Amino acid sequence: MTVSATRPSPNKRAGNGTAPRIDADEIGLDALVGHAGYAVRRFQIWIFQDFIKTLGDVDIRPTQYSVLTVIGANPGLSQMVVAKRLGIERARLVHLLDSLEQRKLVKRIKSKSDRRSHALHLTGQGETALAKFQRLAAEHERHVEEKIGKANRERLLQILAGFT
Amino acid sequence: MTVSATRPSPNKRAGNGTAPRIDADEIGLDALVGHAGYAVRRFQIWIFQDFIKTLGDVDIRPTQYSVLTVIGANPGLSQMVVAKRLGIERARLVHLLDSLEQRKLVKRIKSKSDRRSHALHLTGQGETALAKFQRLAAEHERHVEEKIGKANRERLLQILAGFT
DNA sequence: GGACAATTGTTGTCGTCAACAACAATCTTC
DNA sequence: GAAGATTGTTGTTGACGACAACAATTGTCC
Repeated sequence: MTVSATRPSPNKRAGNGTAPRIDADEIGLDALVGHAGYAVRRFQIWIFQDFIKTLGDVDIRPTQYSVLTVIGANPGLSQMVVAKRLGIERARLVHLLDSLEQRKLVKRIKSKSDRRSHALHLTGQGETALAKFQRLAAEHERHVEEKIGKANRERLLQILAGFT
Repeated sequence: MTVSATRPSPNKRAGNGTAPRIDADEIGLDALVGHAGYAVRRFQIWIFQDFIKTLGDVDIRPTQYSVLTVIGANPGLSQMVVAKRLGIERARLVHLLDSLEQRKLVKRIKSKSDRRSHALHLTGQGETALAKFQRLAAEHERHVEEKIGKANRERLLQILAGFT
């Protein structure tokens, strides 16, 4: 990942339709560097891929993990509240919960105070499973530390704390 | 977006299926805080939405912008090289270029040195358009500054420089 | 108390995007 | 020249965000 090499002049033989050998590493991205969105997108892709790989054996994706974590920490929430808190659409949460309920990790209990809504709980199986997921997630977090450095990870969390 | 309030105790009347009033702001996310991936995902969603809104009048999305920028800075590249450099699949880049070519922003020129590949160039129209897009993108970048602070944005770019 | 609006979960569609697989045309290598 | 690799293309799959519509239920207003 060497990025600090001196860039050759940005325009190399343009206009005739052909271009000399280029190694895809040495392409001028000058105009893209300095855009926060681009850096964040690439980092987000990397971090999700590592999460998915690290939790690959248990087949849990980041969104599923966030749903389980919120339900585990706050049993009895309605789907509406969970969706709002996580920034997920409630239509999308329906499918997520269908999947998690089929896997016996979550159960929907009809609320008696509001018969429209469901109170969400982890099953016993769900709680032990979540504990394992969290251990794996911690391992993933260590990968992040190795990638960008411990201090930088801390700083990152600090900068983005307002978005959680 | 007040996040700094003291959290109430995480478990509020769990187990009977119902839960007291909850405002979706005050849900314990304790277990999710500290996960870099979650913060980055939320931030990335915010930043893309602002980009899309800011460049809404010209109808340019982040990926399209990155493709135009790379082609503009390095005319004559093949699709393979552009895809690799931006982390896009070449299958996906085909559709992106189809769209950009229909809008007369990009042209595919058959390479004579390798008749399989296309040399990518901006049209004249594409160059003037890109200049406008970059002005709007700079405006978007100012929105990011207002959101997280100028110094934090700088630090963020520094931390994530390895991913560009 | 009853009409009307709002909310909750659900179903469905649409468009974006990453990940694969397969294919024809073309290049490279031996 | 034959075998294998590469390039662009087409297609499929699945996760995901955005929207719209709907039935059941709750809340509100008169």
